[in-house]
Amino acid sequence: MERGIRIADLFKEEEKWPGKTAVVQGWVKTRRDSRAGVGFIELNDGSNLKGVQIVVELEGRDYSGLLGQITTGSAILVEGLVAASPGKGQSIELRAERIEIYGRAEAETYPLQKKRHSFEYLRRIAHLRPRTNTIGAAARVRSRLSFAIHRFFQDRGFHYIHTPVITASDCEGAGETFRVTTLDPARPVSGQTEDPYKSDFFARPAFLTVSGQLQAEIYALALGQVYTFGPTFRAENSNTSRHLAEFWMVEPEMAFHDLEDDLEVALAFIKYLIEVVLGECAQEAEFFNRFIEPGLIERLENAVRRSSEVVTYTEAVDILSKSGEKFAFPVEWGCDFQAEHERYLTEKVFGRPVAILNFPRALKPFYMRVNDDQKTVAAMDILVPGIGEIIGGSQREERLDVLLEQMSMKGIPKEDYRWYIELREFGSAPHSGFGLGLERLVQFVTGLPNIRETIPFPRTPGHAEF
RNA sequence: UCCCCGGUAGCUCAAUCGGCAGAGCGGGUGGCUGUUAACCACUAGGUUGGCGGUUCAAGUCCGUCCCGGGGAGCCA
Repeated sequence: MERGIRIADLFKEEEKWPGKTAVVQGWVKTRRDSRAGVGFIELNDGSNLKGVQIVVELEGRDYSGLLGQITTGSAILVEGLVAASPGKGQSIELRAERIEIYGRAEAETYPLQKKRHSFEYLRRIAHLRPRTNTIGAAARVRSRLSFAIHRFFQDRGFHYIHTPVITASDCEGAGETFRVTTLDPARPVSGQTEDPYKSDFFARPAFLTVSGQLQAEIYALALGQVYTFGPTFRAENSNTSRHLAEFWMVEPEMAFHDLEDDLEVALAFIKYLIEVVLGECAQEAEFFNRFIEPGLIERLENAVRRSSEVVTYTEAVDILSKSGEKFAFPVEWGCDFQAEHERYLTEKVFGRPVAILNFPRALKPFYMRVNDDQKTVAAMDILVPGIGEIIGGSQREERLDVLLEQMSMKGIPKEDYRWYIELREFGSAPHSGFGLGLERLVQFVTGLPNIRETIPFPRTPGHAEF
């Protein structure tokens, strides 16, 4: 079919265009017209935050019937002459010579008006909300970041590993799991045996993955440096602006890397992604800076310009207990940090991303490497202002005897992790990795207050529509 | 799951002490030679989330359920 030019491409070399003819296709954002003279249509095709202004001269041609049908939300094609615009707000505009309507949107019932809507309202019309400036911009940033994540790792020789979505291990210490089954709870199997899973698809309990890390370790100990990037599922009944039941996680895993190397990669990774947003999504960043979070760009530039703060858990406890700040949960060595502690550190004390290393052994999962002091493990959390933890990682325990001891201490059934243990029996090597939640990253770089605006179709407790 | 706040026109919100349910935007109609959230005039639009209770009288008070938001926990 007839294909026009992307509006983003029109603006890319806008000085070249005046005098030439162009065809654009998109959705009408607003229409302003004066019946006696000229009509203006702002057309957006999703390629660009800013739409192109279409000028419809009514004199000499009869567009009056057509113009009335071009309501907000309509899908149209416009062919016209690109011209320098005499008005403010745009350098070039398109003077319509031909207009075709693909699909109308009834003005009385179209849910999106040319005004600001609340995010809560837009969530209820998730099939239309990507047409708004904010959600559209968030989607473009998310797309850019996803691609940049691949680029970062591929440029450094990492291999992309597709770890399974369905797993059989339930106790990785990473939250509640969704169960996967073909059994119908409404129709129990007759003559139920002692093993209720015998007639289930996998003949054993199965779940949606809460992390690809353990499987990524397998490939790291064969291909060296690998990463997974895919959907992850957590069944916690969490109702906050930072949680989703289905989200995307990036998990690099690197052989022959200790915690220090791990941290170096993680900090370079964050810096790279922020630079991508500032450089490749400048228009979106400016939009978010103006309408969502004033000061966003400065915050991001600050996070790139200054080196990140790195402290140990023990030092962080010291800073917090000497702060004189009244916390709802008092701080002492051995306690896990609460949201209030994390916020205080990254927002008040440092005012930028901060990495915390070497947490108490009792607080962290069995696979983290035990430090020489026997009290802590080689873990790292990277906190950012406004969000809290954005990256969690560690050096993994590569010593067979220590791993077995950790599993016993944490009550992890060894028979379920035979393969994980064997990695330590056959050519074990120091390795480390981390995980980053894509949606929290998008939140961090856009300033969007709720994580539900960072993913096209958010899944939260009680919500799986669309 | 717990704590707090909210649910009023299509959307965003107001309504004093319990006393006639309103505005802006959006829609419709008319006007205006270049608008930028266009502007001006007119106009339509309501079971005040559901159910029950108190009262002469309930958007407002009480009970309960549903829905939404913020925070906490859990987590990335």
